[in-house]
Amino acid sequence: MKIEEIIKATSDLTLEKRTLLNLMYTQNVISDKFNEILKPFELSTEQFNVLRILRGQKGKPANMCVIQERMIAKTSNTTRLVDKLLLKELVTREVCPENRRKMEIEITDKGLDLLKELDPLVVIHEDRFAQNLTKEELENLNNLLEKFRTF
Amino acid sequence: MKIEEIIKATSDLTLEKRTLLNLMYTQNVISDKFNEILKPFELSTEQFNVLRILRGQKGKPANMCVIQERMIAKTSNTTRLVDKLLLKELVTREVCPENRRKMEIEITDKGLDLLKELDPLVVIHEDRFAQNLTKEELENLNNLLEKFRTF
DNA sequence: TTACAAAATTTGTATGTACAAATGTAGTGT
DNA sequence: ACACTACATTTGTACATACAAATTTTGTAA
Repeated sequence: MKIEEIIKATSDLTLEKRTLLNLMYTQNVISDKFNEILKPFELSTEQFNVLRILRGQKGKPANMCVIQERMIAKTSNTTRLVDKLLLKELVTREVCPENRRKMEIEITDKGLDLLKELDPLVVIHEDRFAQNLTKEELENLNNLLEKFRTF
Repeated sequence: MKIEEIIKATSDLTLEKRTLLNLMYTQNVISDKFNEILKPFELSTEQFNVLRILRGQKGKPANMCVIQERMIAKTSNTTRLVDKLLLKELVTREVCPENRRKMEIEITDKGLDLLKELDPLVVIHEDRFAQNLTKEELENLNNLLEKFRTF
């Protein structure tokens, strides 16, 4: 479906406007689908991202700064995100002994199990969008996106 | 900057994952920039979208359903968005005389003036991202995005 | 050691978003 | 008229987000 039909555009769009809208809308479709996956697990996208960052640390605890800089959407509110994960016992939080300003956040076994359950669903999600494009088209899309956002 | 550096990936990403992340991140850069533009005007992106939809009506009032279906991100909360615009006197809201379930929302002159002020800034915003790509590349990007989100 | 600035995180406040339930209105069949 | 269903919008609640101000700890220079 063309973007013009989706937003029921009354007048013609410039190529520039079209591209921007297309990008915004596509991202929207993707997040919606992803939220559907997470919903039964009662996780928000951002909570999921934090868990994945923590797993990526491979045992090494992460402090708030580290988590924040690895998130795609820089929320200023890592504290409250971690609070929610703590309540669900998916992470632990302790004061860093070397620098008491810092917090050490670590994923628990319960958190790791949850991610393991989600892993195959995430792969399906990723592949689903990519399946209509060839490898070349995907590479191309990546390059164009990178070029687009850099100015 | 490559997406791997941005999210400081520890391991290699599949092409599928890369593309998805690239898309999410690019959209994020765009919204951030757009919010910067709107900030001095004390408008949120969604408030701005509603105003533009109303202007697109060219005098014909829009009811809540119409507004909702034209928004890119379907917020369930058009009511509260319109509330905020009402407070700023950028729109009017009246009960539809033919069908008292419906509301007629219309943009005010103050709202139109605000949009007029914003128009050139919005064009600059759109062009800024497009400037590094040729017309062909932009067309290509549009096609790839459309293909990507359809499955 | 004291004072001060910087770093890391937390809190407050306003706003935005998702989803379900509630409200008010219209239309339809009996 | 009455009950019933669908429609259009609003409200409640929990959570997410943006941004600024506050808090705690550290490092450093007088």
